[in-house]
Amino acid sequence: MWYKHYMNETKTTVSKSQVTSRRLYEISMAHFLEKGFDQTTMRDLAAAAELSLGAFYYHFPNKEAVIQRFYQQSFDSFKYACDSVFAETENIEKRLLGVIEARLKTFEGSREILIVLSRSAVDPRSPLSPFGGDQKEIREKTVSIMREMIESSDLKCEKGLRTYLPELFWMYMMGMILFWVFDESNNQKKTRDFIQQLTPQIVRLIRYTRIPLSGTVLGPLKKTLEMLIGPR
Amino acid sequence: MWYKHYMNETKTTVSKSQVTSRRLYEISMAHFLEKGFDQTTMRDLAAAAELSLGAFYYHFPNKEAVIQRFYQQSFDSFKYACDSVFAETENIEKRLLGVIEARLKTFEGSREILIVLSRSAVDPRSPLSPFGGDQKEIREKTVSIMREMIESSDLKCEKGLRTYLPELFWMYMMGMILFWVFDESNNQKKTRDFIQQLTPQIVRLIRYTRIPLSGTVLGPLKKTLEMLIGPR
DNA sequence: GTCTATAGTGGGATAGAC
DNA sequence: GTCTATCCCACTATAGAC
Repeated sequence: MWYKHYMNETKTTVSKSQVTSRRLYEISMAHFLEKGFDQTTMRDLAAAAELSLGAFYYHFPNKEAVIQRFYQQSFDSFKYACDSVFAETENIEKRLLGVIEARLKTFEGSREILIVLSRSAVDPRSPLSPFGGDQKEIREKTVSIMREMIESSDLKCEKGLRTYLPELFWMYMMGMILFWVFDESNNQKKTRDFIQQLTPQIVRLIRYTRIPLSGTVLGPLKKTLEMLIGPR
Repeated sequence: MWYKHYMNETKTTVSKSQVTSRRLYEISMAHFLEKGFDQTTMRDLAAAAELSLGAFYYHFPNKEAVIQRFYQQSFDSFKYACDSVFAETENIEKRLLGVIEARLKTFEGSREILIVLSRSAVDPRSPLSPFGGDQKEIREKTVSIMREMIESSDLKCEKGLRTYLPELFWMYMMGMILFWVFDESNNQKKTRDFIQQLTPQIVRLIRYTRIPLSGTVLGPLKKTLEMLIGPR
């Protein structure tokens, strides 16, 4: 049974299930943010949605699935935000800063959710591992965003290194997210400051690689990168 | 009630509780390694120890507490191994390699345990967070080991940077442990190779800082380190 | 295809008697 | 220190209403 639904101008078909699961998702997130993930029971959520427990499980196979959806959606808004960053400037430093800021913004106010997310993400067997399961796709898309960011930018650097940069920037961003998760300072200000400080230095180092002299450092480095990321 | 217990030469007093909890620990670890952490139930463990469930909880407040003990013990043997590394050579590169190898060796054969450990460690509120709870002490001790490693070594580098190295090496080691957790290659060979490759380069870069010219890079870097680690 | 109602399992954790 | 009994909750199963 399908319900035709018209939303301003754009014609979209939305199943009843999609409507309900969206409702459940929103109610769940509200509860998680208020009471905490562990403190919220599936019965709480079902009751709040005035739905039976079984029906809730019909829409979400388990509690974590709800925050998987959050991760999905946060990625979508991140991707969207990147587009405007790229439209704004070709400067690689500003772009990289903008992209990381955009990513953290998608997590703002949901730090506990992200902690739960990271908890599973460090487990290589979990579906939330950036290398293994459902999240692999997001990782690849994020690397692609980094690639796009670099290609259309003003960045000039040693050619060989350049091919590794998308993955390297992805790792850098992941590191900053981890830093943010641990950052207990007010509104994670420490993380923001740190990123502002560190990013220009990284970019500067990368630009330095154009100087031929840098070959002594660059040679072994490239072999290391190959081990880390894979051959190019 | 105390039980006097004599062990070859050295007189030691051991409470009944200590004996039991040690027994429980060993039985538990055996089960974890065989069946996996999540697959092993507290009831399994209690039954294997021929103890009631409640009695088990008297000795360990929860399932994770058992692997906390593993972490404690693994640290002790790590510390011991470091002493012989330091006795062997003053060369900083060999020392750093030796220390990290020693650390990974303490985790060998218990990768799943370490995954569970990391899972909790990324949660800043968990007692297993390296910054917050019980593990804070181990982090500080590990940083001290790094400090000892540097001070009695042949490493010469820029003075200011030197004060940050203990924490930096600790982070480096933690990173390599995380890499190892994710490394699905045979016996985590990839991690080993990567460390062998990367470590000499890092040491080389650090040595370069003696060259006065390097000030342009070093100036901002030190400010960044201060934000990362704290003022010196 | 969506949901209710209900019953049940398994397992982490706890209370309180002994 | 150890026990028994119990709680709570994630999750499953199923039968059937609409």
